[in-house]
Order: sequence, then C-alpha cells, then structure tokens
Amino acid sequence: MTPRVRFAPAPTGFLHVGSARSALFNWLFARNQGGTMVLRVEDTDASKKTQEFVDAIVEPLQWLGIDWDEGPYFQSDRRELHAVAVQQLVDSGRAYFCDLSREDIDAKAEEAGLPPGYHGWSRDRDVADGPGVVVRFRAPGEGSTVIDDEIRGMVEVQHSTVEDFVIRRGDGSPVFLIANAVDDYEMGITHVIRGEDLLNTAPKVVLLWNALGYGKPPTYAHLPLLVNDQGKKLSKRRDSVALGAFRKEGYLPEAMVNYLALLGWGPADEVEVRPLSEIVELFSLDAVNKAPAMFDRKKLDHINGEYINAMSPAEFVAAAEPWLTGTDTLWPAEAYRPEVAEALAPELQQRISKLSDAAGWLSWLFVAPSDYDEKGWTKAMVKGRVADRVLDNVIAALETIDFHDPEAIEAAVMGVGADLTEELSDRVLSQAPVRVALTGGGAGIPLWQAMSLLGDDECLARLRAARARLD
RNA sequence: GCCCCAUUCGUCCAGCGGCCUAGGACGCCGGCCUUUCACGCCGGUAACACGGGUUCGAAUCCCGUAUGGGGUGCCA
Repeated sequence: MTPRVRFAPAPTGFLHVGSARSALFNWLFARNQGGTMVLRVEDTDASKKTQEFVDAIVEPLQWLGIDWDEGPYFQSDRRELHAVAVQQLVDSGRAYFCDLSREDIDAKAEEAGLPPGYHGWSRDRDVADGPGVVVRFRAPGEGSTVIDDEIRGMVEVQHSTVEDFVIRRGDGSPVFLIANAVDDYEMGITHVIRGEDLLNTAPKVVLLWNALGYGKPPTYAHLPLLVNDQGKKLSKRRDSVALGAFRKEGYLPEAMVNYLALLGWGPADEVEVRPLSEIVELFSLDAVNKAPAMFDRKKLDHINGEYINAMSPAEFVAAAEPWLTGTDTLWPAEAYRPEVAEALAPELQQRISKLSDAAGWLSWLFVAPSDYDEKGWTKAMVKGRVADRVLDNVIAALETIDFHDPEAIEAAVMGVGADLTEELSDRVLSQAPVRVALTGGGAGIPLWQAMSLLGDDECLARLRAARARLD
C-alpha cells in the first residue's frame, strides 16, 4: 500500500513555523516513500476559505517548495459526511444528545464532589435534539486504546480517563475529532503526522474510528514540539513565528526548509547543510526525535548565510533586489545601480546572513554618508596618526591615476601610508581615514573596487569634504 | 488535581549493548591570515538528569525519582 499523508492546517491567520515544520515532515515522508500528500483545510468552524486562505497557507507553502498531490479539500465542504457519521453513532447508541451548558457541568461536578469535567450526566436522560443541543460520544469507561505511534511507540490510554466528549456542537457543526476520523477514512490516509500537542486527541479519534467500523486506524507519528528559548511551545502571542515574517527579513526558502528539517531530525552522516533532494532521500520517520526542539535563530542565520554565500552574484542580486530598491533604503530609488551591486556581490555575500542586511553594506555607493560614525571618525581621524596629511597626499595621488583600475587606487592610497611611515619611522595606516571619509564608518567591504565603481569625482569630493572637516 | 509525553555539550543533531577516554554543527573563547570588517584555516570550552536493576559489558534495555513540556473546551 502506498502511503497517503495529509497536512491539515486550521485556517487561523498566517502559517506558523510549527505548522510549516509539520507540513514539511509530511512532505518529506511522502516524497521519500513515493506516497501521496493531501492538503486539507480544517475549517470546521465555518470560516472563509478562498483568497485569505491562499495568502495565509498556500502561498507560504509554495514559497518553501512544499507541494501536494491532492486538494486542497475543505472540511466545511464535507459537512454532510460528518453529519451522517454523527447520526450513525447516535442511531447505534454510541452517541447521545446533551443540553448541559458549561456552567451546568461545572456546577454538577462541584455539587457531586467530582473532579471538574463532564461525567456522563445526560447519558440516560433521553434529551431530544434541538437548537443548542450537542452530541456526545459514549466513551467506553473500561479498557484502553493503544496508539501505535511511529515515533513514540505504543501509547496506551485508559478509557476511564476519557470523558464523553462532544462530537457535534450546539449549532450542528462537527468537532474536528469526528471530522478527522471521517475524512482520514474517506481519504484513505495511512499515516497521520502532526505535532505532539495533538497526541492526547488521538485516542478519541481512534475510539470514533472503531465505533464507525472503519477497520484498522492509520499509523500515527507525533512530532516533537518546536519550543522557544524558555522551553515553551512556540506561540503566536510571544514568539515571532509567521513564516511570512522570515521571508520579509531576508531568509531564503532553501535555508528555511533545510533548517526546519533539522529540528527533530538529523541525518546519520552528520551533514547538516544540504539540498532538499538529499534530505528527501535520507529522511525516515523512525529517526525522528522525541524531545522538543528549540527554534534557534543563530543557527538559522548561519545556515541562511551559507546559502547566500553559495549563490552566484547574479542570483544574489536578483534575490536581494526587494531590499535594495524598496522604499526603506537610505538612497533614492533612481540612485540604485544593479551592476554595482553585482560587482560587489561576492564581498557582500560572505559578510551577511540575511538578504535584508545587504543594503547597509552598500549604502555608501548610492548615496553620500549623511554623517560620520563618531567612533570611526575618532579612531581614524583624531587618534589616527596625521590624518590631515594622509588625506592631502591621498587626494593628490588619486588625482593622477586611472580610476578604472582598482589596483592603481590601492597602490596610490597604500603608497601614501608607506611614504609617511618611512618619513615618520612609525607605521601610518592610510586606509582608515579614506574609508571613513568615503563610507562614513570604520568597517566595510574592501575599498579599491568599490572606489573604482564610485568614480573619481565622487571619491575626491568626499575626501575633500572630510579633509575640510579636520581644519 | 488528573491524563499523556519527554530528558546526550548553552542550543540542534549523531549514537539504536562492546568501535564512546561520547562524534558533528551553531554559539562562545583563543590563535593564524589581514593596513578595515568579514571569509577561510587551526585549536579550545562544554553533555549521557538522578537512583536502582538486567547483562561478562549500558548513553543505549527495564523500573522508580526528579525536572521540563503538552493536554485537560460546544479551538484545532
């Protein structure tokens, strides 16, 4: 039997990194096994599908390179099937109607001195169906259900701990437990791969599955949770988890997916950064870890940096374009010169870990620095030896050379340092004042080629401006 | 409270009874290279939660304890 898996997100806002990881592991398993991946939207809560869903779920999945073979199916389109299953359970006596509210239940539990929860009060009350009436599953009470989990092994849950849970709401809509059982059965799902936070619901679905006479339930595989640096489940509230936000920050999809694959799983050969195709080949569910995994930005950044560094200059400039031509840049849009960015790309690529970092390193090539970095200025101009003479001599030297030749520029600037060193018998670093004068800061990409691209007029103008400021 | 799950360097992963004086990666700390910052290279730091078993032999199997996490809804 060829495996069939499903990724079944609830359409609540954006795609979360945790969900993306679940989608990825389903996908890796399916592709590794030559199986089928189904996309199913768990919108039992009668929400809006269409564009909003596409933007929130489909688009990010496509960005990551996760595709599917069937769907998207919408649970809301399958209400009839769910209703039939509920009816079947009611007819067979496996489920019954209940009109107790949450308050009623709490009050009854307290009154009876029982632990909080529903204790089967409506089982024999013969409540009639109607508005606001729910359907509850009649839990067995005795015995146990064993979940055969590919990652965790056999997980046994005593039925005495399973209360008569709701399978249909008061408004007639099905709860995901019954929808899951019906849809997984109807769609022939063989492996249910999802987060560990759903492990507790598995026995309930299996109970329904068996009550419906579906035969052998699917194999489960509960993935370890993704947690924050405090060891808590990643949540929308306190953690930055929207996949779209990572994209905006300049993470590459290849890096993102590579990193996500490493959370809860690792290849035996210990090679971490590698193409997705290789990960597909090596992936196996029983090699997935059981312990929660911390989502670590630093490692993500490192991997992203490796992918950035591996790009060709042209690819890099194309990928970084949104961050170089946008409205957030320090320079006017018309000042941007892609050929300059491409020429300097190799130097940039080894220095940045996110595409959004590119602009900061390149800024001075498209607009004169509005101000000098105070520390850089002090170090190079004030504390730096004889900065005034260095600049005078550099300006004079640059006026006579061919600016198309980066090596000539280097020779001119460095020659000034060497000459002064000889004269003063103490080392003079001529590069520092030049860098501050041109870029405004004390650190950056190598100067010579960049100066050549900037041009003699602009370089000289900035050098003279800095020199004037020294007087 | 009750139920479920987990526990190898700070972090992610390798390890699936002997190859482990526990390996890789990120981070961190040194050094080399370099008239900037990086990259690169070299080196270092640091872990089998604890206690009992089982076994000739345990990080690996079993049981407890501790700690952490998840669930406990007419959310999924």
